[in-house]
This record gives sequence, structure tokens and C-alpha cells, in this order.
Amino acid sequence: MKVSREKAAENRETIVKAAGSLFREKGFDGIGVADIMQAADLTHGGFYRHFKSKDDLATEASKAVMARSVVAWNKVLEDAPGKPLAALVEHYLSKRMRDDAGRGCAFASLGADAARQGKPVRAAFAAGLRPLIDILTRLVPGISKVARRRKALATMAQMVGAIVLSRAVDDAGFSDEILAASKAELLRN
Amino acid sequence: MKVSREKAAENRETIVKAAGSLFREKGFDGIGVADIMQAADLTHGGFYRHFKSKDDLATEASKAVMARSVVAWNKVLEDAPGKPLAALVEHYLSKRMRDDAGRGCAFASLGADAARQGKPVRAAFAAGLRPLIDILTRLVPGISKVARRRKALATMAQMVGAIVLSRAVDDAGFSDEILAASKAELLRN
DNA sequence: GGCAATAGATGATCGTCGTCATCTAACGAC
DNA sequence: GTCGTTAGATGACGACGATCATCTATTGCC
Repeated sequence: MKVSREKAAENRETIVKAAGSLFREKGFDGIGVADIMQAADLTHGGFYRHFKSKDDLATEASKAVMARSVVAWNKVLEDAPGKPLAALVEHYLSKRMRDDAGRGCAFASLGADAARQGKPVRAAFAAGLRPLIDILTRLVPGISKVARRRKALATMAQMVGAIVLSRAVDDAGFSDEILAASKAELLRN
Repeated sequence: MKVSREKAAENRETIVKAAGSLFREKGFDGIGVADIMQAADLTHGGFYRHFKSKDDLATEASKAVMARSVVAWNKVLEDAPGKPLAALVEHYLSKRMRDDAGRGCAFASLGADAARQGKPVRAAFAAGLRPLIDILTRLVPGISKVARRRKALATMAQMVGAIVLSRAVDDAGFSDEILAASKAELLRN
């Protein structure tokens, strides 16, 4: 059954959103088109009216997730005007983030997956990373812009790695320790 | 055709080794049992004489890869007695490592995948991470053992994250910059 | 030398995958 | 109000996934 133009656009957005969550939870290869469509309350056949392939959706969903990350980061900064970097680190390395990959950072949950994808997805990841680095560059201490950007990149890497490691291990105490260690080191200066 | 006991053990090892490379290259979900067996010059049917499931192989292969990481790290340290931490960081964050996931660190290529696997795989990752952290704890500067361990965990996180990010982006210059930034920050103290 | 044990090959099963041709009915322009 | 357009549903396709029953031939023990 056909639906209105608006409803169709809304449906498309629902698909992208469901895909964003499911991809982050299960990986690009861990979830199929049919399940994504079902999560969006649609049938799998209609998928190809919206996207020309699963790869296409992966690209689209990655872009959307990372755009929402920028918004989320800015919101964290707004809500904590005191110590912005500390607030961001606390937010990123929280147990909530670690335990809910479906809502967390795409780089932590899909970074390794992205490396195995085609150029469009990796281009989306590069484009999505830049604004986050820009935000960090503004927050991080350092004398020159160059030094701050370097520190921003290293900070981002450390946060992503900490989440990856904390999720990979089955020992809850160890996992907590990994998060706490990176948090402490990042806030030490 | 049956083969000798030794040959069988050797075959098993070949399977584990092939799986170690292929899993790191393509992810746990990105490669099938048949292809792994083919890479080991065997047919897919014989697989279940050696492993009770693909998950079982994933666990086994993860353990093997991480055990070999410890050996590789110790070799790097032996070969560069001058500045051990610098040598290790240079080795880990080299372009060779970034570009050859099949031979690189399991945490960078499979860390996110491991998070989606069952307990056995995640237990293997936890057990495999500990000795690497122990090595770093010895190398890293710091007053107390506690402070050094914290720094070791943060260092490992940063290295893993840097490789993940550098692989996720399609822009070669950006990728190089990520590696260089983490290298510089890690060696600054 | 004979025989039970077993490593590996063959081939099938059954589920799931991405993709698409076809159908339908509501939409929206005239 | 009519009709061409099109969003979504239905159902099928062929490929590929993990797993396993069965067959085979060699091995290693007596």
C-alpha cells in the first residue's frame, strides 16, 4: 500500500534509525535487511525503494549516527559549562555508554567493521570523525593549535580504545578498571 | 583419508592459524568455516572433527593470536633494549600494522567483534589482554605500581583506538595523522 | 597381518542472506 | 473524478551460511 510522501520520508528515517542501532549492536555483518525492516515495522521487500543496497544503508546509517553524535556532544557541553572536557570524558567513558552499544559511539562499536567496508562507508566515518576532533581540539589544553589537535586525536583514540577494550572482556571488574584508568589519565591534565 | 596423529595435530594448528588471520581480516562474521578450511588446504566437512562449532574455533583462534602477540611484544623489546616503550609504540602504531590487519593486534581488529560474542571468546580476550598490560606496566613511567598500571591500561586503550580509527577512515593523510598524533602523545613523557 | 579407531572427503540439510519481479492500492496532479 | 505514479507488501530467487550423517581409507595397536 502506498503512503503519503511525508509518511514515506518518515519511514525512510525510521529505517535509518533502526539500522543505526542494530548495526552498532550487532555489526554490519551481524544483522540482515529483513530484521532491520522488521524493527522499522515494515516488510523486507520495500527496502529497495529506499536504498539501492545494504551497503548504501550502511553508509546512510553511519552518517546519521555520527551526525547525532556531534549533537549529543554539544548537548553535554552545554549542560556542563564548568569543565567541558571532563564532562565529555565522563559521558563518553560512562558505564551506560559501554553497556548500550546500540546508542553509543559508532567508532567504538563499528570502527573495526568500517575498516572492512567499501569506500563510501569509510568516507562517512572520516567525515563523521572530523567534527568530533574539532570539538576536542577546542577543549583540550595545549599551547599551539597543532599541539591541541594532536592531543585531540590522541584523546579520541584513547576513548574509543577504552570502550572497545572494556566491551571485549568478560570480567566486569577488569572492564570497569579499563574505563576508570582512561578516565583518570585523561583528566590528569 | 585418514592421516597420522601428528599430521592431524598439525592440521588443527593450520586451521587455527588460518582462522586467526582470516578472522582478523574479515571479522568473526565475515568469513565462513568453508573458506577457513580451504585456506588450510582442507575440505569443510572435516572441520567438526577438530572443533565443536565455529564459536569454538573463534575462541581457540583468539587465544592463539593473543599468545603470539605476547611473544611478538617480547621480541620487539629484546631487539630494542634502549627505549623499550618507544620501540613498542613505534611497532604497534606502524603503518605496516595498520595496513595488515590479518597479522596485527586482535584487540584492534576484533575487539568490537568480541563484544558481540559469547562468554568463551570474551574470556579469551580478557586473558589475552592481561599479559600485555603487565608488559606495559613494567615499561611505563610512574611512581607507584598502581599509577603505572593505570597508565598501562590507558596506553593500551590509546594504541588500540588509534589503529581502529586509522583503519576506519578512507583518507590516507588523515589516517597517517591519527597514527602520528598518538605516537607523539605517547612518547611525550 | 588383521581390525577397530578415526581424520578427512563427500554431499546433503536447513536456515538465512541480499536482491528483485510482481502485485496492490493509495496518492496527487490534472 | 480519472489515471499515471509510486510506497510498500508478497513471495520467490539463488547464493551462501553452519552443521552433520555417511563414506573412505589409512593408521596404529594387538
